[in-house]
Amino acid sequence: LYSQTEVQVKNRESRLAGLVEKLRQDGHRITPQRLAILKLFAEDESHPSVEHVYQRVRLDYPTTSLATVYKTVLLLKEKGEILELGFAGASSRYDLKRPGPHPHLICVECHRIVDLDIGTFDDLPQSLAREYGYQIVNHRVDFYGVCPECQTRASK
Amino acid sequence: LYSQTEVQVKNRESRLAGLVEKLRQDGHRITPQRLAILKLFAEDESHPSVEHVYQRVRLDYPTTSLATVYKTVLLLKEKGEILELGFAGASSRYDLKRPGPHPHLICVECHRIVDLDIGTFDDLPQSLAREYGYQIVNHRVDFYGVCPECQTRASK
DNA sequence: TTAGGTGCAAATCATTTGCAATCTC
DNA sequence: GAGATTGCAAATGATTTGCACCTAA
Repeated sequence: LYSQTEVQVKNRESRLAGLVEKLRQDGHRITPQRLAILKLFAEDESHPSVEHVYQRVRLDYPTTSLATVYKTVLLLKEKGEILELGFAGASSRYDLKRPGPHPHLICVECHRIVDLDIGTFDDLPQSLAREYGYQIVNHRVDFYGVCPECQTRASK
Repeated sequence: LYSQTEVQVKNRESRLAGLVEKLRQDGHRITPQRLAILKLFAEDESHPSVEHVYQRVRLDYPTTSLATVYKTVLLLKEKGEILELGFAGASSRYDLKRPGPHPHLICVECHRIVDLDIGTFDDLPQSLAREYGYQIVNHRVDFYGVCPECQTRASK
């Protein structure tokens, strides 16, 4: 049996390892920068932005450029291996851990994003498909609100 | 009794009239440009972008600038009178007719956006609020797929 | 060896802003 | 007439691109 932490580490490692293997198979090269970027995404629960990941990669690989992070994200998007959450007038946020659609809870104050553990909407799309004649490929469900911490902060 | 078309015209007019009155009350001025922009938004079912509205206002008011359309949209956002749908790497789309959150069906090919007439998710947010301690103010539900027309086009 | 990848700087795209001239109320 | 609005052009911010150099396989 594994502790919760051990399970998380295991999942994280297999996600990273699997991704690296898949990229290699597709003829891509695993450079130190790219590996560092993938590792950060794989470890980060916070749905980070490109800028955020860039700042952290720099700590280990100071010469890494922002363009490289963007190019890596583009590659991951093309492979369907990362979920992008786009917003009006703000940078996109990414989820490498769960690339499939799932609902999010987004704080309108601090912009924290957390996954929502409620049943997925996967059956709903199929009934829609029939009704409207659309071939559904994806969906997005976000709830916007003020997180507990920001509520406390605001009431001071 | 009214025909469906008459009802639509009525709703459209009252939406526009109500909006104009509200803006006046809040000390804003109704310039010809602004009125034309509001009218286009009020008549447009397609969730238009700023650029799209701009192109159409130009037909009647050729000197109208893109900046003015953006400023009008900003004003409407501040008043909570327009719904903004933001996307990664594309311009936002707007809904003046139904400023409250409601689900959309979005074609990934032609980017057409249609309202989805299914029951709202208004009760779900409240249960989430309790569970996570968030104060929900808004939500977004999008389904992405290929619309019937684009499916036909693709299969040719 | 040789594609593929990197990093810089410049380009692009959507959106915002500063400000003088111009209107609405 | 006062203050809000307009339109231009320049600024901003996120993301992409071109290209000479580098490096993983």
